[in-house]
Amino acid sequence: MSMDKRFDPKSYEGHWQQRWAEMGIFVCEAPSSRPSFCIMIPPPNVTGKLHMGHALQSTLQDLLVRWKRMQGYNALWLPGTDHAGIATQLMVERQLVREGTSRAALGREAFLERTWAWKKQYHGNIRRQLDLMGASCDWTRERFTLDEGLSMAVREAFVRLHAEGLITRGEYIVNWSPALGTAVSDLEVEMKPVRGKLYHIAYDVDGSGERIVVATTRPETMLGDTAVAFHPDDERYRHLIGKFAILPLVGRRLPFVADAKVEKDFGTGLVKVTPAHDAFDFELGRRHGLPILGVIGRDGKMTVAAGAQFAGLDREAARALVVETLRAEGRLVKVEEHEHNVGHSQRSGEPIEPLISTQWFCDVSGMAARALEAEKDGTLRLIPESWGKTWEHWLANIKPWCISRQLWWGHQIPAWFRRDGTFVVARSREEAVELAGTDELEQDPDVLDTWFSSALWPFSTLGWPEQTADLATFYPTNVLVTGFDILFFWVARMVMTGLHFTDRVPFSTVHLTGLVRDADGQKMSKTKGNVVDPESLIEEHGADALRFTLALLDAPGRDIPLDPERMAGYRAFGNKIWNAARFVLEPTAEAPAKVGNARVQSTLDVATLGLPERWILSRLSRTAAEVEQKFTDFRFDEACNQLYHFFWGELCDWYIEFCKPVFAGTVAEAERPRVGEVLLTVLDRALRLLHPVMPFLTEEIWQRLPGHEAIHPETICLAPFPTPVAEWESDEHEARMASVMELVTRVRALRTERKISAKTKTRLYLAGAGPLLETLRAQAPLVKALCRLEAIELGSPPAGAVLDSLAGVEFALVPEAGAKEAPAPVVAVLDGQLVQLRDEIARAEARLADESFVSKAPARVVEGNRARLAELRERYSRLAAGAGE
RNA sequence: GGGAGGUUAGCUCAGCGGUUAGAGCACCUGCCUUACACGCAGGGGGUCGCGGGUUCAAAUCCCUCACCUCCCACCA
Repeated sequence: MSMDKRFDPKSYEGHWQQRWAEMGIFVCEAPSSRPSFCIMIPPPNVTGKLHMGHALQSTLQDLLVRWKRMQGYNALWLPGTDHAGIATQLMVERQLVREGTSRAALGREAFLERTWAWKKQYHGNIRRQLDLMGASCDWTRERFTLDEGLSMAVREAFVRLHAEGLITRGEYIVNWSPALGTAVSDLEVEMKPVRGKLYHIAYDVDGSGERIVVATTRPETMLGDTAVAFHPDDERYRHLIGKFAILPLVGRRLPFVADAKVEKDFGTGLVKVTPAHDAFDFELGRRHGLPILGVIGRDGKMTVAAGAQFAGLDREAARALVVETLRAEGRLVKVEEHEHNVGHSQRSGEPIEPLISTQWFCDVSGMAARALEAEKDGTLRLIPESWGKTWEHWLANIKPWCISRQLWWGHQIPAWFRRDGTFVVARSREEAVELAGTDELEQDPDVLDTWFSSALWPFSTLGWPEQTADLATFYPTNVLVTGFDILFFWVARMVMTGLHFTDRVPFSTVHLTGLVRDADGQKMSKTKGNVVDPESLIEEHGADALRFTLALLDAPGRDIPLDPERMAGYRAFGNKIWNAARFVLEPTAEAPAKVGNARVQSTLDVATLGLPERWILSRLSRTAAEVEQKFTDFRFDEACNQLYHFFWGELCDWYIEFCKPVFAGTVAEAERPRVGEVLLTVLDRALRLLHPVMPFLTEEIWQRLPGHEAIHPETICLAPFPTPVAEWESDEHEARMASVMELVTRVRALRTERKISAKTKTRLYLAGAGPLLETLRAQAPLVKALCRLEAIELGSPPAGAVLDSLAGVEFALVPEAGAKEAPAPVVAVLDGQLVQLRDEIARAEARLADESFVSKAPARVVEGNRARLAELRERYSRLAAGAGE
């Protein structure tokens, strides 16, 4: 099976995804004798499209799962989707509007049918895109937040929380989104600075000639005012206690109340109090037992309670009319420009209207305390750790969670109302009828916040509340990979419900990723038009390149600037791997492959191997150790860097070059035995190390390695993840080889500096003494090949040769006599080097002359400096001698 | 108002107490050396935001300041 010269990821990626699915290798067992490892996918919107954030998170999740699977774990990556209440409902509603109809016209039942049809139509998209990414999900366990099992879990959770008194129904001030027609939670409100006005309005004090001035940014709410407040210590207003203000336009008498939450220094120090339309005023009103008077309706328009003059007007129009009327009455004292924060609906963008409404609330304070504790005592680990403070602060100040939504698409609240307005909470209608003692019941029309069902995701997907084998096997899960933007929306709530219902944290580690930004560090957004679609990147460069790029850029606590050029660079890495494999496996005239009849070895006795073989095996073992450690530490960026450097910088740049003279017969087989086996073994293990990041390419090549079946009969996905081999590691061999490589680099540099063309036949003279010279003598044929030399001579060079030195070895380059290009003495280059060397020598001398350094620094460091100084001096004298010629 | 993070090569970022600060891309020079031009070899480029301090030694630890991101927060 020869390899195509062209590196084309598309030619094999789809094929392997299909093959893996057919093999069923990602399907997990429960129960299992193997240790389990489990990751739950953060369920994407069922009708959505995967964006770069998903691509990043999927890459990291898949990397972890593939790694653990190769380590022999029963590794489950459970896929699924979210019904995404508001988002999906809005999409369907928009479609209806285009068809000239509406949600209201259809009615609840027909609308839900439409939405389910919509869901069915788009559902396959997510799987298709995850398949493109190479995701190794167990699709037999796929879940959807609205499927029967999860719905049962949702009802169970609701019933239990209600029984415990943690879920209650009540009238409270909520964040109302007039455009969406539903209440939303605090988290769904986004504060945005708005340039508004601060209106100063004069009120009369009843029964005295006194006039007071209140300041407000929302004059239209005055129609619902029920008090005027000031700070208890405010000398200016103390005398007003017991008195009443007359509300302009309305004439209502408003009591004065003193409250410590009022800021003395803002405005006039007097606050108009509208308990029905401001959270601050609502709380204040509660403390003082003030009446609540709603004047703005759910549609954002003024109600009849606002008075005949204003009823029916939009909020903005009412404001204008109120201001106009006040001005006409001479009560508008002053209008100032004023920038302040206004809550906006995250989903629809319009200003939130705080208003009183009957909703379901979940008291999460107890669960929050446990979630906070879990993070503090290390049961739950956040990565990066810096999120700990944010976590603690949010949970310590948590408020009741408004869990009901006035929508249709979602889990309908399992509460049934009797005719008299009382209700029962139950798991089903049957249970409700039994509890209520009547079948004249109507279920609460509202649905639950989408995040309520997502909060149960880690265990509801495994069958909870049933004690299933899956739950016993995979729960608690191990790692959660998600974006920090849903830390509160989702992560915190999963931890809370997990602790509450299962007494366990649902996952021990949360890896929070940054945001994927564009090449210029800008947030990707549709309006900016800089959104990069993962599918198009896969189309262009392949999934492996995308995965490698994302994993490599995932530095903790940082956003990820995705530069297509950089990604092209990692595609080139794939090309490099492809071609390295081609070199190794290329058929020759005599053999089926360059490596002859060699096969991948599962163990290798290194004792009889040559120096380059010892070197690469030692480097391989250390890379394996490093990669394993970095994966364990969630440093995918460093692991990938390591792999990149090993494969390209060591295996390709050096070791393959070391092999060429052997294959060419320039170096005797006897001196470098079993090169083919070593090369294949290194390639096999390197591919296995890379597999979690680049699954397709590694499988495609690995399948072609002679002898791979002995590692695993079917697939690299199940082949063991390489572990370090202590017997292969050798500082001594690494050091010896490193100095040979250093010499090769120096010789090449000299050649370039002296402009000795590659075609000019050149001799290298080596003289001196020491271990390096011995090594070089042994490796002479190799050095000759790597430096493209005509010959290597031992002994003093003829006069006039180019001289340098390294570790006790003097070396000189001598171009063939009569060569076309004379060795142009590049004086400038040499001078520059000499100056640099002199500076370095001076610095080293100064350091060593410093007594405190010599006495206080560790001996190791001092020794290192001494050795370096000696080396620098030697080099300097050689170069200076050369320059003097 | 609280909190987190950032400021290192032209760009995007690693490094976070030890000798000569790295990578990818970009740039310069020379090469199609039969695995790879998605390449090879060699090279240029940084007073590590400013100012102090601790230390034999500071991008690295501490403090001040400046500028940039982001999160949380009931000054109407």
